[in-house]
Amino acid sequence: MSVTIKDIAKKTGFSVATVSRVLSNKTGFFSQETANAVHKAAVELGYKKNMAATELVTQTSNVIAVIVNSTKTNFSNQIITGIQKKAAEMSKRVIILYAGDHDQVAQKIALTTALERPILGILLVSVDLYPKNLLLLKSAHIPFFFISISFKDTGLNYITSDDYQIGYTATKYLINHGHRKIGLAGLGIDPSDHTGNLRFNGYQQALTENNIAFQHDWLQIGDYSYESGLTAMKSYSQTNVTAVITASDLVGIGILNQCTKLGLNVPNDLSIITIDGTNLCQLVQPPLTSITQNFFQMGYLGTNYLIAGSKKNAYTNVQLCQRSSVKTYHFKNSI
Amino acid sequence: MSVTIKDIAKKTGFSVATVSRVLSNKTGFFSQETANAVHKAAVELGYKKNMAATELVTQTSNVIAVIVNSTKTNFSNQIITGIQKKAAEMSKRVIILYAGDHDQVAQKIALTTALERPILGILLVSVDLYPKNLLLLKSAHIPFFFISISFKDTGLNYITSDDYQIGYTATKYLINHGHRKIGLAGLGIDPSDHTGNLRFNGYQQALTENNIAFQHDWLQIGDYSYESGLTAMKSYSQTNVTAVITASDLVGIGILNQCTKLGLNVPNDLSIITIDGTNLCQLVQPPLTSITQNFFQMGYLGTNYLIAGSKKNAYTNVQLCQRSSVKTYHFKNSI
DNA sequence: CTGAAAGCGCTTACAG
DNA sequence: CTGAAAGCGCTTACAG
Repeated sequence: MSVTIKDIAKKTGFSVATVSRVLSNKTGFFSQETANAVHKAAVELGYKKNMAATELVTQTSNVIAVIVNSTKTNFSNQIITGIQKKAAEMSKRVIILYAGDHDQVAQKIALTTALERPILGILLVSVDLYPKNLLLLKSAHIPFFFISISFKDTGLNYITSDDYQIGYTATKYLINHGHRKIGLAGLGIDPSDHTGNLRFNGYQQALTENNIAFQHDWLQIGDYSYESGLTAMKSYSQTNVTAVITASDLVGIGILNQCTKLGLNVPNDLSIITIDGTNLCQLVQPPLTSITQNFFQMGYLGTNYLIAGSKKNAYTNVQLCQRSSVKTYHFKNSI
Repeated sequence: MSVTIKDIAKKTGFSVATVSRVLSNKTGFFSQETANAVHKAAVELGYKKNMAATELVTQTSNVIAVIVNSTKTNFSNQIITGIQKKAAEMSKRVIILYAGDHDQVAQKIALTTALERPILGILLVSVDLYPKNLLLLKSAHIPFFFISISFKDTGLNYITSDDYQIGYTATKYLINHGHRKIGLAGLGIDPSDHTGNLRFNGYQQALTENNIAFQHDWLQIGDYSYESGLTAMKSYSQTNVTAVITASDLVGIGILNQCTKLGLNVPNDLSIITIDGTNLCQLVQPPLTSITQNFFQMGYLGTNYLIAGSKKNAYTNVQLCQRSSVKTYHFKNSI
């Protein structure tokens, strides 16, 4: 049907072996003249390599499969950009597979799609595999690396931000601005949510170091979504909280918009510092102060580790970006 | 290395032919008992099919390659969700390739990655191919279909919204709300931007029908980005425009935020109606009234057309979502 | 520098 | 219902 190396061989009079060698650039195995003839014939015939055949015989591949949550994680684009950058530098190809949103079946399909052909490795971008799917992945004996997620299980390698540090830093920042009644909103703290737990621990540590007794209604759990922010704010309006740390930009915006509905002003009535720092922070009014994660770097380095076969966990740096959603709190001003 | 049908054949005592038949479910070619034995052995050995081999021999594939702009088109997720839905229904797989942002090389890499293996077809999501790359695509003799973009060239098949209608409807809506000095911001009108031209034509038609003479400074061209919105608004502040149609949600938000900087209130000082209607519209204050496109449907139907081999162009419906960024304009109130 | 040949893992007429 | 055999498009020792 389509043109193969056989056609080129016929046209040039060389054997398929020779054609194959020049096309895959096995330097030293052919003369310049031969190469010219072959390349000429290739373009004339409109030859396109069939990688399925190559992968079959070499049992290797230069494609990296990236599995991403199709969820509202608006930062995955940045991670993917980082992945593409590194992949391009190493002449690797990348294909992306959507794993649905907390959908076991969709996750399995994505995984299978990746696994049932020869690939270099798999990058999992903030996807928390269901146990069965994790087993499936492990059984394939293909390198894999997690990005923007962490686990207690030390057998799994990942690169992400230091979530404990994030929780701690955000809290400390607010304390330094005079706040002592500080909410934490939109994350989960059950054992499966390692990220949520780490951030919560960092938050509690900062509180403790500053002799602040944590109150239960300061923690409003959620699923990192806009709706979580809306809901959390309804609860906060019943509390004495003067500032809140939000688990994602979307949560932060939920809090912000619910404040508007309640007739509350940010930052005058409530300060917000959000975690992630995507461009959403600058789209809303007031722009949200954030602990900004280096998503590009996560993707870039994660790809590097995958290719290098590194068996380690790594952290990318985080940056505090001051915008306009946090106000210094003066005790005398209140009540 | 990994387990093949040969291993299963050895273990069960059947031939590879028979194993292949039960594994690919060629009903009628084997007894139930045989099937049971083969399946049992398959799971015991941890067999995983090598699709590269299957694709090589069958010369077909069940994977659809989706090429997307890694640009700030925040609606591509919705399109992809629609694609996945239809693909799942038809038991097709989908892989996604990022084509960079107006990057000829990245575009070519994405295209090549798709083309150099057997695939069912290619879906191009709001990617405008460079001429060379379009040639490359055409020369591959693989079905392809464009989504969320349209062309003058009738040889190219696409599904998108009716952009002329969008321009017309948005303008008409504003006129019905008393506006007669109406801006159009953030789109391009050079010949290569077919979408921009269509919207501009619809806009002009509505103006003409209502005896409004278009003024040049009402049109602020741009590239559908947030920055385009910011820039456009700086110009509008020198004009007498009372309402503006924005080419994307991001442009709308740019206009909105620039208004804030200028001390202008939306919608009291300026009304905004935006095109796209993604969730961004509800994140900002005031929420933006929009002409909402049905991106999910575009993906869903586009996939259907690709699979069916339809050689046609199609349009999905558009919906006007009233939120809070448009105010009825009363002439007497002004000045 | 070049070619003949074997083989990657699968599928599918063909013959029984 | 089952098997032997050819073949998909490529690569790569092996021999020259």
